[in-house]
Amino acid sequence: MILKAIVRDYTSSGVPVGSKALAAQLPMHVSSATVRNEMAALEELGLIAKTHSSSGRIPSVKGYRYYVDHLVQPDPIKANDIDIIKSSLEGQFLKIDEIIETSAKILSNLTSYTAFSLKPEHKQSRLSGFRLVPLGKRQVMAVLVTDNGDVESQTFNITTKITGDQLEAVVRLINDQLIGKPLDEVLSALKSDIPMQVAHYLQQPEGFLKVFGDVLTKAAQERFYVGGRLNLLNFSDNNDVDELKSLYTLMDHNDDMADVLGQPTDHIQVKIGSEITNDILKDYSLITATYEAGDHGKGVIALLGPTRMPYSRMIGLVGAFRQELAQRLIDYYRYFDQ
Amino acid sequence: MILKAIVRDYTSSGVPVGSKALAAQLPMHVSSATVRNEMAALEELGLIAKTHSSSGRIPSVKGYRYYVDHLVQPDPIKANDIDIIKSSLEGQFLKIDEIIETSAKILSNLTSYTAFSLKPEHKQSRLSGFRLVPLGKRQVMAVLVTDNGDVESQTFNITTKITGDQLEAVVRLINDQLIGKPLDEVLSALKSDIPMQVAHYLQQPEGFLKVFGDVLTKAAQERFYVGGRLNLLNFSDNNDVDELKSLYTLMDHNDDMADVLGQPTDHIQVKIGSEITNDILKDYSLITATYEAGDHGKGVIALLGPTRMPYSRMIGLVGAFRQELAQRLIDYYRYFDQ
DNA sequence: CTTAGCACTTGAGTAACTTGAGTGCTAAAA
DNA sequence: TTTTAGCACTCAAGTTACTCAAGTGCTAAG
Repeated sequence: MILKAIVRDYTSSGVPVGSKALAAQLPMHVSSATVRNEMAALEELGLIAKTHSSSGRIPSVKGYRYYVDHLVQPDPIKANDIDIIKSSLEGQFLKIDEIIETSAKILSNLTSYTAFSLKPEHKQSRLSGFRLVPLGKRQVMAVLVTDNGDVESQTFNITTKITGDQLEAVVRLINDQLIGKPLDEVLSALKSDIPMQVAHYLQQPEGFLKVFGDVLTKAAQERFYVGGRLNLLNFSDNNDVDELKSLYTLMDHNDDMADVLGQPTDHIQVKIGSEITNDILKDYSLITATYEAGDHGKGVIALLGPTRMPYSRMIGLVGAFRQELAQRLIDYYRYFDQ
Repeated sequence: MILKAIVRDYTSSGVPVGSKALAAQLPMHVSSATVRNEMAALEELGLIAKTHSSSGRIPSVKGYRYYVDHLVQPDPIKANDIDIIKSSLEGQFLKIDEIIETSAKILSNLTSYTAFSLKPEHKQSRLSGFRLVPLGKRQVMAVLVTDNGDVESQTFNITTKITGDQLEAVVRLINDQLIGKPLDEVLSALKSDIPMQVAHYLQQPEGFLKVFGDVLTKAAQERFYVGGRLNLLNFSDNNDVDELKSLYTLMDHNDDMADVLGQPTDHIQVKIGSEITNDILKDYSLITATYEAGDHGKGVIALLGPTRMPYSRMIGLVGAFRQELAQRLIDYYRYFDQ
């Protein structure tokens, strides 16, 4: 009970909690001396710590851990919040990416923290189509489609030396040989035998190969969205500019961030401080949750905040959000899959 | 001479400059008392100011203005810097946007400030083509091309109720009526008579109209790139989180930023502190320069830094950069226009 | 096992003092 | 008339000393 009260108090006030205030707040009547004795025991166990020899106590990482694992009760979500979620997710989205991107935004707005969202994926993407769309005299758009429905495109200019026939031959070559293959195989093919074959049709295949490589890399990347980047400024000790820079840089590296978020699990996962694999985040906490989009696989939403975040509220919020999002996606797929 | 020395000193050290240090540094031999007399005169003119009654002097906005208008000599660019610029611009860019985007990055890296770049534009964009490219069973990509060569695209899902014929009819409708019109006219047509006409072909035209509106808006927007956003953390008094937030928000509003940058002029323009129209930037300085890309119009590059930036170095740098960029673009167009 | 009492610790805030860089002004020197 | 030495004065910034309140641990009594 005392640990729970300390966590609750400290996460809401940010000030170390002392025995007297704590005693006044506990449901039964005890004196501050009693509380002090118990606190000494909790400290012995490594669950709480002092900031200096005569200060009140704050939870340690281990203390938060115990709290999250055994004591926390997710707050029921506020009616107001659920309204915001529902109405933000409601609009007419024509792309699933918009829903996912919006999710990160809502979550960061509701919490004033930074939120991440990953779209559902049920298997490794495979190439399902590649085309070159002529746009004007010398402009061409390369479009790549995966079997997950992801689309990547890029425009580029061509020199006059390439004819439409040549382009079509190249497209056919790619599609004949590579459709249905996982993107990483396509990528390695691009580095081995494809260049030689393309060279049959194009005198200077470098430009085309670069574009193809670019869209391929973009499509193969973990794609996720970040909402409320700027909220980092609220809860980070904003004195350390270098730390902020590394944080922002980290968020721009999709693959590193995907590592941080880790494998999707079924329950809501809380990683606290040094438990996070990436050192840059050692003073933060991360709440990740999986959402299921029917048989379209699992996606991930996550919340990054200070170690001393109000876990009960946040866990309740993420839990509710995940359900709303899952429901919304099932509706979406029902509409477009029918 | 004294004003010049004050500006030079203060911009490099950040500390108000006193009479003694100044006297030691001037080319002729004068005592500190003489310098003090002159400084009192400069203060009378409003060119310099004290931070407190017994402090050294710092330039006022008016002082910087005079310095920039009459005294500054652009530093010759360092051989090393010019190498960096040349090599960064060299690579094989297949899209002009990449060159422009890279420009902002180089400029911010070289200066540790925040840089902006606007692509060259010689007239208002007009619609030169619109298409719908079917990608899979229910996925369609909308592509819009302007006569400036800008391309905007967006994928969306359709319900089964729309046939290929219908889509083609809609595309023909758009192209027949709107090609060659300036984008703002297209946009207003989209809000007036287009919906009714599209309704002839589609039962539920809302989805399509939204997508068309979206790509149109994106294409009509001033497009510019920002490099070194994070550098703001270096030179802003990073204590004020709210100020930083407004700055970042401003940079995400293309139209507001376009206002700030102002109309392209022929020379390098320096706006200091309160001279900048936008209040959020009243403690910063902005160096803007136009570059010419042959007969493809003029573009703008800009540099945002603290009021106390080393103007001579920055002006020299921006000047050199603008020339390199212009040259690079002329080469680019020569290659693809031929 | 709980609690009152008490000596002790510490960060945070405040006031007093010192230091040094700088100023303006005056009167003498150039 | 301009320059300079000299000097009293100002102020920010740093240091030291002191107070205060919140908190602790420990002991002995309930």
